[in-house]
Amino acid sequence: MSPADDDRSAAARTKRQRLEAREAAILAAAEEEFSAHGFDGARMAEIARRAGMGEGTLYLYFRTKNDLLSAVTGAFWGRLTAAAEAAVAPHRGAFARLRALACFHLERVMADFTLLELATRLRHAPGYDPQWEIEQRRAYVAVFDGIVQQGIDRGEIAATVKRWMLRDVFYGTLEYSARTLLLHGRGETGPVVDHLMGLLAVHDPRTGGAEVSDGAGPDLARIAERLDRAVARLEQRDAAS
Amino acid sequence: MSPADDDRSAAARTKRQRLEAREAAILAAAEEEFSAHGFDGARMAEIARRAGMGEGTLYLYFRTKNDLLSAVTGAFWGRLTAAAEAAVAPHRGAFARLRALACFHLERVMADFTLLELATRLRHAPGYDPQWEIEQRRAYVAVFDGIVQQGIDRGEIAATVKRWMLRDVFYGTLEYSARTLLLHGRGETGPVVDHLMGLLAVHDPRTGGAEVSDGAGPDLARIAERLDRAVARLEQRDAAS
DNA sequence: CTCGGCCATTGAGATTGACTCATAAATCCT
DNA sequence: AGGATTTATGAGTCAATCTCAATGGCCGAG
Repeated sequence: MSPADDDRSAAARTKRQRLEAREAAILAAAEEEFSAHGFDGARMAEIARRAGMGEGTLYLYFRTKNDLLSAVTGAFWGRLTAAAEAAVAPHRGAFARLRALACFHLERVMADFTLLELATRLRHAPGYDPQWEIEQRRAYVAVFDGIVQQGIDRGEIAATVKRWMLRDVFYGTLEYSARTLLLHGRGETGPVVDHLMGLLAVHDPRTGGAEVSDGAGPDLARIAERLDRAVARLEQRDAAS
Repeated sequence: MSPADDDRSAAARTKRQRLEAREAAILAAAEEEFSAHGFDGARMAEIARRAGMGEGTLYLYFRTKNDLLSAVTGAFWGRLTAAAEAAVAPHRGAFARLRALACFHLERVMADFTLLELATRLRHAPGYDPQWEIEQRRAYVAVFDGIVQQGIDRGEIAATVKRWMLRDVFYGTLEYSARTLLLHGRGETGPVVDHLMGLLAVHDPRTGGAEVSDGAGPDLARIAERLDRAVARLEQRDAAS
């Protein structure tokens, strides 16, 4: 590369950095305002003020208020994905990882519930494309899919069911549970995760299914499983603090 | 009752009927308009035109556009409740009834998906009270609760889990499944219901589940419980600090 | 039948808030 | 330095909800 090229790219980079810093400022301001007042309650003028710029400038970065919300939630899913991967990484085995993911998801969904609910608003926007929502969450859902696929490959999960059915049980249950927990004074998340994992254990070829219930008491394998679950919870806790 | 009373109540009744007919006309018009164009796309002026009255009149019956949507969804839940009870009635046994309810719910949710999604919008409204949403759906959810309660009373369902956890699994899974099915070319609902019922069968004391088998076991069960209790103590200790 | 009080109805306008655009400022390149 | 180009601004436009003073019609009393 010639010096001229370097200069130009350097200039471009700093320029780009300025713009990106501005964009980040808008996103931060918007997230605050949206979280504080909801979508209808949020005022573009207030977001501009918080971000330290004129109202018109917002529209150079985001075409509409909906686009702005879309960007905010997209950034949120991005952060969530990175954190989920980190939460899952230290665990071995499909069920331990799924449990870790369930814990993580439930906690985070509850922590940022208003923001997540806000995301559903985009579905009512005039020119809404379902594909866009999928795209935004693709990376996040891939964490779940990866775990399940690996579990199937290693024979820890029976491949008798479509993956998307497991996904719907997993995320559907957790979202509804989050709402319930928030509504009724924020009870413990542990029992919910235990229950969900208990249900999904049906797909574990080793312990699950009707065949196992043929009378044998709690065997060592099951106790080991419970130990794994307990340790997973503790590790999750440590990682969080 | 005196003739005067009769006259007055008769007058009041016809008057009331007029008002209620008017209200019903508004609700019908609003449901059409909301379904056709979404909430933001719906115009109060257009709803008034469809209902055959001036725009200002709408506001004599519903204080705001949000209130109007709220009334529309409330009416929808009412109709759904009646239909659900009818769908469940011919079946005997908790699991057969739950299966019927699952089928019914999934089909109807898919049929009126846009309207149901619209209901979530109310959560972002300025003066939203979660209790109101609960109240609207109480009768509908009571159908599920009634079946489960009866199942527990008759020993068809193990009472080892909180009812609300089952509820969240049931409705959470079905809502997510509905979305998935609608997105991917409206596949069969049967397999989804089968899968869900397969999971819930864990709580059937007759076909078995992990929780049920702890009767015959030796000390292993007790050891497992002691482990769980110890972990619970540790977790509480962590939470306190 | 007619008159008067009362309530429902109306739609033009007040209000609000997202979005635009002519103008100004800043930055870049030679 | 100075013109060219990109970026910023906020007063103004527009569209939609909601209000209210004025209107219309129903019903009982005289």
